[in-house]
Amino acid sequence: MSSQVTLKQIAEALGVSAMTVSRALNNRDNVDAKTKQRVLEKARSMGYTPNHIAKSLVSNKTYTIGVVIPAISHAFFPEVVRGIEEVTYKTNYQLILTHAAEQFEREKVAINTLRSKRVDGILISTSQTVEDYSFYKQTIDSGMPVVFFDRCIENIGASCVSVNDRTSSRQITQHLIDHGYKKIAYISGPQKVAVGKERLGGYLEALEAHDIPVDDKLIVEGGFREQQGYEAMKQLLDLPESSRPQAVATINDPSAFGAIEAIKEYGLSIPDDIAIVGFTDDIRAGLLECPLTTIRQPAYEVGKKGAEKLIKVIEDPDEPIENIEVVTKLIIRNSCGCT
Amino acid sequence: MSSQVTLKQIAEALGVSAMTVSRALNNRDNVDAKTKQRVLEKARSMGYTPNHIAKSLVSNKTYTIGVVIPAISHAFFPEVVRGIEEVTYKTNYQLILTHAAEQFEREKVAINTLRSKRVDGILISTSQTVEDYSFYKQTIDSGMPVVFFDRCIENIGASCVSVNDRTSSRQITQHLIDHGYKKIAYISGPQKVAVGKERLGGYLEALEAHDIPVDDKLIVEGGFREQQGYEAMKQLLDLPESSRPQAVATINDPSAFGAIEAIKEYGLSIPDDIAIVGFTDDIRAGLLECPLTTIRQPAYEVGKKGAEKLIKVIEDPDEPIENIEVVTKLIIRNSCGCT
DNA sequence: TTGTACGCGTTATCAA
DNA sequence: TTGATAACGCGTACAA
Repeated sequence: MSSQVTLKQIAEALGVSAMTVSRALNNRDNVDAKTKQRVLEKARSMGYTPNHIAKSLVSNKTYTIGVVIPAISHAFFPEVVRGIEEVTYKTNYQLILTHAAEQFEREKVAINTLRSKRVDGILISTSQTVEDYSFYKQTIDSGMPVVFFDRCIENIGASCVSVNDRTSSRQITQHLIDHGYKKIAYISGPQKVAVGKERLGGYLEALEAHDIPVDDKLIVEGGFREQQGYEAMKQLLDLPESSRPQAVATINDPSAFGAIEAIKEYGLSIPDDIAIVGFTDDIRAGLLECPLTTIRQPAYEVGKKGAEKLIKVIEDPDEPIENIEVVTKLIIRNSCGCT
Repeated sequence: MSSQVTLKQIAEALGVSAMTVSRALNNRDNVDAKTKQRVLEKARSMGYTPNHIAKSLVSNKTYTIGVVIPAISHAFFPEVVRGIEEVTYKTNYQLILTHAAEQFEREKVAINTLRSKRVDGILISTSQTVEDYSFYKQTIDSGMPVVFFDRCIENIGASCVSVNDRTSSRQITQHLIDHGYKKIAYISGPQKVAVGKERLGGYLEALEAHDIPVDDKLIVEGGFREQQGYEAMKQLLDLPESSRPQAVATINDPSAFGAIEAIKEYGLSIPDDIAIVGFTDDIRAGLLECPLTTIRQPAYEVGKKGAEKLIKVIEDPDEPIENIEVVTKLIIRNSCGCT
């Protein structure tokens, strides 16, 4: 496209060899001081920009990492990206962002493209529809450094940064139980994704610990998005009055927002008729008419830790595989009716 | 790092030339059907991934665009990025995201790196501290396709996608005037940035149109961030009671959020003691205790239009320079006291 | 101190 | 239909 200046062009303009120009620009010591000066000036006046493509072809190193996220919601992922960006900025890596829109097929395409672009490593948060791990396995086995974050795949030969989902979910359910709720429903995430399974697991553990029988009708598979929370809640509200839940725990805040919409539509009030809690601490959680009790996920921290780990893996092949857990915090507001 | 499979390796394994393998993989018609079949199978079994770096070196094309944003706030920019992503996905471009943290120096480094990586074009929203346009001029003159968005630089030889800042600002100020406010303050953005200047301009135009004298004490330079709105508002509140404003217009919603904090701290109520309006329609705007009247900026649209224009410029050198304006909408809520 | 030859993985071009 | 050669821009290794 734009005719870019090359070492050779500078060399010709100066009547020296390309190598000399290269040495001068890379500040090697085996160049005559005066020659170096002339080269630097000429390079500037000609508007030279080094060609990293050519460098990468030789060095097999791009100083670029790929990031695959399933959604660009308002809440969690931009914050994660900010954390990643902070690290890549400091370490002089660049970041190729891809967005899979929760579709595994898009994710596969994205990962293949990143491989073709020879990124030095990939940070992945899997799309919820993923069914087949062999694709990831191949990618990892090919030698591509990979770190999963938030939505992890364990025991696949790659590190992972997540929050203590199970414990946190148990904790917030426990909080509801402590305040006297017995009929507690759960709007879950997809069970194919680790966080979906873990958080549901935490809910179940809490019930079990208090000998509360599990009622299958009170567990509805929703999803990560508002709309899915809305629909799941409607299912719960359509139950016969006698089996309706007193409280609802949800897979995440957006899902809770949707559920809240549904509750309002049915003319019920929060927390008096139904209590509800989320998981994320979305930026909107505290601003609701009835502020949402939730689990704060340190998104920035997840991004930062993920990027740090990935770069360690890239730069040291002996870096061990780790499951890194970032700790959450229970944020008590009004929606649980416990204040 | 990971030993990647090359055309040559496949060729050797098959006893053909690298060229034949290349042709087969690129689905050229001058390859024997059976040979093609053998190549495709071998490539798959060996786990071949094409090397775009090498391709780019030859073709001088990376199918990658750079995006430079000044902030990863919760509100505006992630939405813009979503719009950009939608376009790049459809057109098979990748997106390198860089974040300048409102610092011109970081922005320069980012742009230079993007140039070195030979991206096909760059989308830029300038950092507020920018003082010297010659750097942009050089970049554009070097032949690099550039499109500015949101925070534009006009008459520099590049297209620009923004909202009708001046008109919108005039409109929302007008709205305050129509409802009887006379002493209207303005918390501005930096005047070095186009949006800062344009929005202040709109405010001034509205006053002038109604023969309301401009009171310099009521115009405070704040900034795009919450903290800066907070501090600017404190200045206004510290004015002698007689000259305190009845209403405040702000450069953007985050700035308004900060100002609202300050108003609360002074024990005043919105909109009864002081009315306030924003600009953005941040996701939080409607959720505030007193929902914020504001201008809705279609962020997704800005990103989409910007990316579309950039790709047009990349693919057709004759694509004309345009200033594209995306239209906003006045969203009336309670904070203006007009309902 | 400076220059030449070569290779990184790919494709365009020309020859067989 | 297939293959050999050169080129993209750069840096390593060696020679002058």
